[in-house]
Amino acid sequence: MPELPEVETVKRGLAPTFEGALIETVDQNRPDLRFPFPERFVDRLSGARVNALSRRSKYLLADTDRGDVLVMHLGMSGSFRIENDLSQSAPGAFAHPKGKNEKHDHVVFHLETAARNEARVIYNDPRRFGFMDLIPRAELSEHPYFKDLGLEPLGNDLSGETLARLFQGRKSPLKAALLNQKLIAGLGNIYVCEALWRTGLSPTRAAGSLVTKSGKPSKAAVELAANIRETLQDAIKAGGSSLRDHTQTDGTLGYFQHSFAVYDREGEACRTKGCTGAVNRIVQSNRSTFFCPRCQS
DNA sequence: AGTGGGACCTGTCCGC
DNA sequence: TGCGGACAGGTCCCAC
Repeated sequence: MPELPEVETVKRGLAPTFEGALIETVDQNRPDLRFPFPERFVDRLSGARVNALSRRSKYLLADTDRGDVLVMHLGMSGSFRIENDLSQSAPGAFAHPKGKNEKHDHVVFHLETAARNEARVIYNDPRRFGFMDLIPRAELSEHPYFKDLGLEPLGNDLSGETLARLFQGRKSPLKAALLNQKLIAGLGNIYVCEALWRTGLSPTRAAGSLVTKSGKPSKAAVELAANIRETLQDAIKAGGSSLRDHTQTDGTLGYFQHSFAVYDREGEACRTKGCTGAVNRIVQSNRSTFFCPRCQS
């Protein structure tokens, strides 16, 4: 599922339940996801209180009063759902599509929320590309997960200037550079395709071609920076994208997939005003790229 | 140094 | 209806 807008949506969905909550106990239903769970995972969390929930790139971070930060990554197919007093009294409103998928409920957090309600937060991940880890707060920024991460595209750091600095002299395709988490952290396959289409830029051109000889950002670089932010913000507003069976924490669907201009629209008409092109699919770095060869150059 | 390709997993969909 | 292959939102690791 999850690129930055989906992880942000999950964070916002979980925060009211998680923040200030006491973790009474944890069910860890298997020894590993993508990686083994850390030593004494259940013991180190049981009895801890969650100070705050935050996001860095595509990672969710639950800061605890034990000095450990619970780091969670959703991989390709991870999702959370919440079961609480409210969902039991009004199952329709908060029901998550259940059934055959429940065998992939790998972790259950049993919580007493800040409002003193009992709640369960359940992590489900069919492909098990996600993972959880516990890292002492003081070691977080130097931890391998985080130390090489690039800038946050939603902060004030992303601009034509910063893109020019990151891309100068880079011969790799623009799409690969945007997916490189060491440069910009949090972009994934969907939103890179969408932001490039919005800017009329080909995914195959060299990243360095957005930089002038004097090292200044081109007009396209300035526009791309703005369009990346705008694409992500639009997606967050829409509650993220729900592809396949992914849902938000309350079981509702995101809506941004209806706004895709190119992603997963191979052969369909380009949505650029006045453009008569069709969306193409090519493979770059073993991953699908969708773009309109007529209006993206 | 920086990049492309394969690997990690399960589920789904499409063509035969 | 069954079966094989391709494909899926991410990222790590290893050859070039």
